[in-house]
Amino acid sequence: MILQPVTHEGYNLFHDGMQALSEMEANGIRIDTEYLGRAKEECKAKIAELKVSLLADDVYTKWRRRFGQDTNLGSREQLGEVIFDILKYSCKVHTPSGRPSMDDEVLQTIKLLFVKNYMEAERWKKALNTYLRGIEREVCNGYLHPFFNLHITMTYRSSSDSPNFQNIPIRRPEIAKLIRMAFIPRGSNRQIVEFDFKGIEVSVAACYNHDLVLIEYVSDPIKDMHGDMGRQCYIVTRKQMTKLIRYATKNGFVFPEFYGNWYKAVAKDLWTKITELKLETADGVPLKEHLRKQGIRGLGKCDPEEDVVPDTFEYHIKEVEDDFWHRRFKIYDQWKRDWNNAYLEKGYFDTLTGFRCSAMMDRKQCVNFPIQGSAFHCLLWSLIRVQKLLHKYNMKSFIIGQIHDSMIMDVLQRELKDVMDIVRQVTMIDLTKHWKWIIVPMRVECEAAPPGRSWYEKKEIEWE
DNA sequence: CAACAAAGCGCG
DNA sequence: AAAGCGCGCTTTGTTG
Repeated sequence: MILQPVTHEGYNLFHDGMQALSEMEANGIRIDTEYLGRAKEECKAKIAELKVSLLADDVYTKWRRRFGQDTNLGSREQLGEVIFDILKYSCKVHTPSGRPSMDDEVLQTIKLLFVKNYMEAERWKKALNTYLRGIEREVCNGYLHPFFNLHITMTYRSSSDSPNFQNIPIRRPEIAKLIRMAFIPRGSNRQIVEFDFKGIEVSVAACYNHDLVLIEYVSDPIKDMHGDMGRQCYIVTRKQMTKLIRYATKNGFVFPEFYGNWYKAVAKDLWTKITELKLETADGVPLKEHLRKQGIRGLGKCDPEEDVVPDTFEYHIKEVEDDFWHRRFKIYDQWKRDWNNAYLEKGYFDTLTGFRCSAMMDRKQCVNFPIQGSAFHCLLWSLIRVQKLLHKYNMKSFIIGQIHDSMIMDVLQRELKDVMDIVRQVTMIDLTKHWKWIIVPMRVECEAAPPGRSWYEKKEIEWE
C-alpha cells in the first residue's frame, strides 16, 4: 500500500501523528506483573477444570477411539469429524476451502454439553495464550510499550502490535476482568481514564453523505436511531422497548446495514440474538412469543437460493431494510452510488481529511474506507492537540494508548478535572472548528477508574 | 527444521 | 451479481 496524503492537511496530520504516537509508546502502560502471574495460574486452573469435564465425556471416548495417539483437543478439524461423521450431525456451513465450518456460530447449534465446555475452554485458552502470555512476553520493567502504526491500513487508520493494544477483551465481563485487571496506573494517586467518541463513524458518514435524516439523528440528542430501528425490527411499541432490544438492533441491524450486509444475514443474526440475549418486551413477554402474536411464523430459510416467504422474520426484515435505504436514508443510499461511480470513473477518491485511496476496492470498501479513516483522523487530531496542551501546562498526566475512536490516559488524580476540560475543549469544540466539513456535533464520553485501580474498573463520569 | 496458508477470534 | 468494513495473534496442518 502506498501512503498518499494529498494535501498539507493530510501530510501534517500524519507527521504530527507519528510523533505523538511515538511519545505515547515511550510513555507505556504500567502492568501489575504480580497480578499477571496470579491470573495466569487462575486461568490455567480454569482450563484444567474444563479439560476434566471434557475427558470424562462420552464424546471424548469416541474422539479417542477414532484418533488414538493423534487425538488433539486443540484440533477443530478432528472435532468436526467427531460431530459430523461419528455423531451424524449435519454440516450446513463450509469454509471457503470446502471444509466444514467449526466456528463459534456453528458450534452453538450443536446442543451437547461437550461442545459447550469445549467452547468455554477455547475462550480461556485464548485469554491465556494471546493475552496473559502475550502481555507478559512484551512487558519491560513493569511497563508495556505497544507499537502504534500509521503506515499499515488501507483506510488510513492506525494499527497496533507487540502486543496489539487495540483488541484487549471487553465484551465478556469474566474475561475482560481477568485481562484488564493487569492494566494499572503509575501510582495510588493516579488513575486510568478513557475518552471515547460516541458513534463517530455514523457522524462522519453523515458528513460525507449529507443525509438530512442521518444528520438529524446524530445532531439531536432527543432522537434515537437504534431505538427507532429496534421498534421496527422487533415490532415493539415505545412502551415495550428495552435497552437490550436497542443494543441487539444496534449491533445486529444498524451497523451491519451501514457496512453493507443484507437482510438474509441480518435477519438470521437478529433472530439468534433473541435467544442469545434472552430478549423480552418491557412487560416480560419473550420476544419470539411476542413476534408470533404479530403474525411472524418463524425465521424463514435465509437461503440466498430461495425466495422469501411472507409472514417470516426474514420477510419482515427485508421490508425493514427496504424502508431503511429507500425511504429513511435515501440520500445516504444515493451518495453510496455516486461515490462509487466517481471512484470507478477516476480510479481513486480523496478523503475529507486529505488522503487518497487508489487501491482496488469493491463497492462496500469504497464507501466504508473514507468513513472509517476520517473517523480515526478525528481521534488522531484530538490526541495530538491534547498531548500538546498537557505539555504546555506542564501536567503530569500522559496519554498511554489509543483505540480507533478513544484515547486512554494515566492521569494524576488532582489533574483529572483539568484533563477533562482540555479533552472536552479539544474534541467537542476545537475539532469541529478545525475541520469545516464536520457539520454535526461531536460527542465524547469519559470513563475513569478510581485512583490506583485497574482499567477494568472504569466507570462513566459526567462532564458536569 | 522453517515457512506458509487456513481458520478462528479478540477489538473498533 | 454478491451477500459485513478494518486490523493482529495463535494454533493446526501442510509443504519442502
